[in-house]
Parts: sequence; structure tokens; C-alpha cells
Amino acid sequence: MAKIAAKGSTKSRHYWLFKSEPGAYSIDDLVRDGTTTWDGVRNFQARNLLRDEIRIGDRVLFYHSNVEPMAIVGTMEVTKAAYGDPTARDKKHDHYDPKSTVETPIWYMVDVRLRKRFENPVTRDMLKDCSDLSEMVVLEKGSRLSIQPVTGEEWRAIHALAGEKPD
DNA sequence: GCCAACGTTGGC
DNA sequence: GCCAACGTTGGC
Repeated sequence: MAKIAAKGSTKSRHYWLFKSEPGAYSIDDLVRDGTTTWDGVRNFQARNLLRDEIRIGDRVLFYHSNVEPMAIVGTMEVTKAAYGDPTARDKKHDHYDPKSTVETPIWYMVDVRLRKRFENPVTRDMLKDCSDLSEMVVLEKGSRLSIQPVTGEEWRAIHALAGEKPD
């Protein structure tokens, strides 16, 4: 995963893509809530990005997975850096992990705020058709990473496809 | 609904 | 430390 580490460790502003199945949490939910905790991440590679790389002010693409149409549906901003995910200590929660404690949370989350819901979502097909985006992690065959680095070039190209000004 | 690709677990 | 078995993800 050297490529991911390299992408995630630049000095300039960091850009990311967070996946969510809209049945679990959608852009509409975020429009309603304004801000949310990005909890439930239970993959070590994604956890490491959350805990070690993602900072306040970083920009995030919101991606709807596993639905028709799969698409980037808006942007978010990180408003709180990583802290222990309390859902890991909630026995009744789907993502309960008995190994998680207050002292050693194992799993982390960040807070995010909606910046923009795209009036015209950028569908997966549009991403695939854009030569500037052929390296995107989300397009890699078999990629299951739910927290992914995005380059500044990709960020700008996606905004161009959405007809939005990059911010 | 299918199933390939992937990450994790646990026996050895 | 290996790797088979298992469960999950997520595009198709």
C-alpha cells in the first residue's frame, strides 16, 4: 500500500473520499444533520488513515456505495480529528468490538460537516470515463477501502465534472 | 442475487 | 509464521 501512504502524506491540504451506503447514512442525512460523527470504521487500513493522517480542515468527498447510481454526491470538511469510536464499546451496536476500551479504543472516528451537496452527482461511470481519474482508489478492482486518499488534481477534476467550484 | 476480492481469525 | 476457512464488501 505504498501508493496510499505516499498519497496520504503530502504536506499540502489533504483530500479524502469516504464511502457510505446510503441505507446506513446518506448525503440527505448529512444535509439534515449538518454535522456527524463518521463512526463504524472497522478496517485497520482505514483506521490508520483516520487516526494518523486526517486533520481538521481536510476536505472529503462523500461517495454513495452499493446503490444505483453509485456516485460522489457532495463534499465535507473534517471538524474534529480522530478520537475513540464509542460505538465499539456499545454491546448493542452492530460494530461492537469487545476488545475496545476507553484507554485503548482500537477504533477511531472523526467529525465532519457538510460543505456542499452536488446538484449533479458525479457518477461512478463518469469517474471511469475521465482519464484524469483513472488512478482513483475507488475505481481499483476489488478496492474495499472505505476511507481513501484523493489527490488535489482528482479533487479539482471531480469538481469540474460536477460543475462546481473547488473549495 | 451473484460472486470475486479482500481482511481477519484461529488452528497448527 | 503460515494459510485455510470464514465473513464481509461492494461492483456488476
